[in-house]
Amino acid sequence: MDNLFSNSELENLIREISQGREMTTQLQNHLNVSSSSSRDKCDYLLHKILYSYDQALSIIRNNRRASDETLTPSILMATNQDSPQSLVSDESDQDFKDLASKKRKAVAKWTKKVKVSPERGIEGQLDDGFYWRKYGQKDILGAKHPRGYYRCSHRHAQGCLATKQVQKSDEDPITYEITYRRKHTCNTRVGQTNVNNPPISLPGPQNIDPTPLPQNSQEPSFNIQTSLGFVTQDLGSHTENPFINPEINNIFSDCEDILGNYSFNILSPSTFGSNIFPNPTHVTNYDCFDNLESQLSPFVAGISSTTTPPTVSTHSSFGFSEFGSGFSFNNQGYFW
DNA sequence: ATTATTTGACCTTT
DNA sequence: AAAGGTCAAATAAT
Repeated sequence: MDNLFSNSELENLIREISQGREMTTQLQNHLNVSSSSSRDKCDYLLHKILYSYDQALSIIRNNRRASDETLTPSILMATNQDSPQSLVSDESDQDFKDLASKKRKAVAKWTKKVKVSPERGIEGQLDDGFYWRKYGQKDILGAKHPRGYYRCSHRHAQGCLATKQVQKSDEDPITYEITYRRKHTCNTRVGQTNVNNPPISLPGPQNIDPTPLPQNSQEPSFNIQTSLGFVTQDLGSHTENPFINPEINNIFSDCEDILGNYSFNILSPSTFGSNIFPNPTHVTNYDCFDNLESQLSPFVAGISSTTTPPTVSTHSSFGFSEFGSGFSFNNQGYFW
């Protein structure tokens, strides 16, 4: 398993993020003694910041353990603190067997856990910036809560095959496990450029257990929580995708989902940003994409040779303007 | 009227 | 065979 980072680099990375997290905690404690009208907002942001740090650390730790067992105890201690909403890889051996045997069509799959604060409205916190349409719900054996099935609302309009499953955690009623399959090939994403996106209604009252609560929030652009994604597997064969540009687009979209938001919005650019993300070749080498790497490399090579690398600003989505030209965010088209 | 969700049936995978 | 995943008609929401 090739790492983009050396052991020492990884340790430094972990140390930096840990320090950032610690300082954020201190800030939080400091804010506890003062009171202002923006207190709630600060708490909210801090919650998300800490959450993002936890996810980043979890990703790196996971990586590190998978590729190298020489992690020093001190680093583990420093990063293994309470992370109740830590991301957990749900890689299954079966999935790898499938990949090896080619019995089943390989489909990209990755899971993230979202911990919500009920008082803030869970739908907003579960928002991942995409439009989803529910197409099913199933009781799952051994699970307390049903699993909701969603597909991209632009399935027909744009041929986007992305789907996700949302399931309330058995143990923790405010944690939701969201499993994504396939990349979005649509270019419509909530809150990227249009703050007037119409909200999509939430599941109706018939939904006794409100497990799946996807859709929009009022704060879609500050979507730190989407950074908590962790690639647990990607068996995707991208070759059947009829969309060329969107395919590349989604590579960056995924990168953004997994790392982009925290690296741009949270981590100091002087510390991390410029070293980690702006160069797309780094993205493909990042260990979160272990299973993607071979498939993404050709595309990235194409990008490097034929287009200008995406310019990344602090809040912009990754290279969206590069591939989404001509699409109007004001025109949603029809959903299906 | 149109669009989204619910839910049992049906299909696929294990 | 059974569990997971999707379809689609019925229903609800707007």
